[in-house]
Amino acid sequence: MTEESTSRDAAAAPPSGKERRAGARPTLADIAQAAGVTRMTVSNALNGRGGVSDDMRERIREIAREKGYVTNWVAKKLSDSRSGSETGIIGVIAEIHTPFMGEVVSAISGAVRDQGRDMLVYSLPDPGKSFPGNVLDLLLHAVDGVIAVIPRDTRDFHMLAAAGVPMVVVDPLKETIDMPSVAADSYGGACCAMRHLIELGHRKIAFLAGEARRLSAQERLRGYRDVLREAGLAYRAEYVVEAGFLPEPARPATEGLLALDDPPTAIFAGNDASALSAISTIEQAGLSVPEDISVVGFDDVSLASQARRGLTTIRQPFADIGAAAVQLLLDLRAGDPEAATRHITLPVELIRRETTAPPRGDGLRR
Amino acid sequence: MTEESTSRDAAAAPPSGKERRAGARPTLADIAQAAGVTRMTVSNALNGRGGVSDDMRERIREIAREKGYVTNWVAKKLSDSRSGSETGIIGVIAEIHTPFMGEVVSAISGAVRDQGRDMLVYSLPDPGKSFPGNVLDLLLHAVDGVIAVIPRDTRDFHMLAAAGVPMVVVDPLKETIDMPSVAADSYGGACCAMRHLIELGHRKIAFLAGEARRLSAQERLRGYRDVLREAGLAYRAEYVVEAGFLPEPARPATEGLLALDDPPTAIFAGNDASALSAISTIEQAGLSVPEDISVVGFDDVSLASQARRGLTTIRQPFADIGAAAVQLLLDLRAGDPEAATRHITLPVELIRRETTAPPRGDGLRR
DNA sequence: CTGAAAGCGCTAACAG
DNA sequence: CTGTTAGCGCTTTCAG
Repeated sequence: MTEESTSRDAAAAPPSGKERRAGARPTLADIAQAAGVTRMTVSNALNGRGGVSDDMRERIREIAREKGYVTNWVAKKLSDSRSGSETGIIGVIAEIHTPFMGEVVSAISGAVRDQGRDMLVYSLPDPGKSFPGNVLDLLLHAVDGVIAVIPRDTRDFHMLAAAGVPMVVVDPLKETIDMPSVAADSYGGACCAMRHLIELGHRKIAFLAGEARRLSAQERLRGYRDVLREAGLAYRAEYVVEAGFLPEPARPATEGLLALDDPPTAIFAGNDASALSAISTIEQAGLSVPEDISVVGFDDVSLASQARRGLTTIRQPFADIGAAAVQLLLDLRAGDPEAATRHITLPVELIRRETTAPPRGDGLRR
Repeated sequence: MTEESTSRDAAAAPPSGKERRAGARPTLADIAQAAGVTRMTVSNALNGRGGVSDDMRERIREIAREKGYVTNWVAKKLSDSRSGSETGIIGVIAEIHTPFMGEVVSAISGAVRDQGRDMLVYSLPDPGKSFPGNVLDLLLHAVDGVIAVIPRDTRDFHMLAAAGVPMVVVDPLKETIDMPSVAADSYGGACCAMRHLIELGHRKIAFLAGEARRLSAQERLRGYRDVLREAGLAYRAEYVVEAGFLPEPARPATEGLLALDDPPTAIFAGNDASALSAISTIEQAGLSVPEDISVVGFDDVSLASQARRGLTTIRQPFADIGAAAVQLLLDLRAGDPEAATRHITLPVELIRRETTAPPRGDGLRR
């Protein structure tokens, strides 16, 4: 009897009998049985692997379709682990809700797609908390590599790298200089922004400093100081205030600047978010930009050009950053020995728009 | 000769010998061997499953740590498939780069975390293209369910649902009304915005229509028309222009409105992105908001309050939307029969800020 | 061109 | 408390 039901897959008991528990997805075996062949044949047919006659393949495909078969990704991956094949998916760790990150993630998305891969984004949990284990494990086993955009917790981050996951960092932190990275030329951009302001005639230039952990923030500060010195201008501690690359802290920071006995005639903001916030603060104080105070940002997020007054800023080559990060990751994965210590810096560009002008009443260089 | 090199893995080269190929991650067996116990014991020890003496457990943990053991997520998942346990990971499909989506995704992120789960975001590829197979499969097998925020291609989307993946839609499309969904009360919000304008004395109100596929866009238009009627105002076709919920198309749309023989005194924009763009366009035309023209948005994305002139808008309860979506997904997964047809609509709220005022020279209702 | 055997790394279910 | 036996669903040998 049992024999029969096994050998016999032809006509009988379909309404119930042999079916798997409800909700279970059909497996290779199910459709093989229905087609009257082995699982291997089905596998070969479905994956276009050859060794199957054309009509058989067509027939199998048809059955698979109507049964709603989808290959079990997990099983496939486990099986493939022997031959070490790729999944075609790249993991991205980022905080997607800030404008800068958004631009970077979009760029990576495009680059990944150009390479015929795909990506999954993991948005970090609260600062200080480490990754939940399951996501970490998933990342460890389900993706070909990870691109991290400003990780909060570098511990897990190093852990991933130690476990052998190819990994590249965009806009690195102090703690991640030991990993391959991609970043825009923050120092060069800062110098460029500062020289622009100085050429316009500004002598009193403030700086809205960014998140200190980020190398880019440090580099921009360095550029600020160096150009000041190069122009023979003194560094004034009261002109450098923390704004953490965020709009909220930029507001009181700017107010503090305006309240100074000798307020600046220009502000170089560490990034666009703080620049936009600074402008809004200045205007609320009854002054205008750029007539009373010039402002330069950094990043050129899409918002910068959409603002009522186009923001003069330093453009980050987002598309190039994304492409470089993906390429670096692929090289790394391919075993390129030199890739592991590669740090790519991409050139930036000054975009002059409407928030910078010569300081008030300054016809001539004094 | 060749023979020799083949056979010769025996004694000679063995700085190592028994070790697995370099780069391979240690498995349960490896650490079991090192500890002199069985794989099961290690598994039990590492997963705190009981049945292991305390010092043995400690010893095993130590060995695992130094060997850099991490549990193979894929293998675990495959094994678990029998008992149908959860992964604790929720998939989110969205286009993360628009402000609205960003807010929604952030909100979902928070809600997911409150539930002790985590999420992975898949950002959609180009319109019209279907999901790449591997991501689809991954989603199918690696997550407990999927929350979709405005899918582009609903075909794959339905496919996922058909394959038995619990799924909820945020801000649904016409094509997805058959799936459980969560949305803000667009109709109510639109009515609210319109009444606000009318109470202020406006009689000539234009509408920047949103992306037509989205139910929310249709509902806002319906609210616009209904309130017009309710106030005894005529519907004027030239006052309703397409802006697709995006900043770029909103610009020419607004210019068209300003160029009308009888331009509106107020604009109700389908969302904040188009509202902000409209304001910028109006100001560039030498007019001012709200003195010459009032503008109301919809969404209350964080940008709305940061604008130089705070945007009057309809606030979406993002946090509630995220929480509701996650809860609905969990209910669905838990098998709640009624959840499959649940459509949740959340109340919205008018936020009066600085972009609305009575129309110029309108002291009295004429 | 198709079938049988073995195994990827892990865990549930019973033995000892 | 520890060890053994099976098997998740798929793929890579290697025969037929």
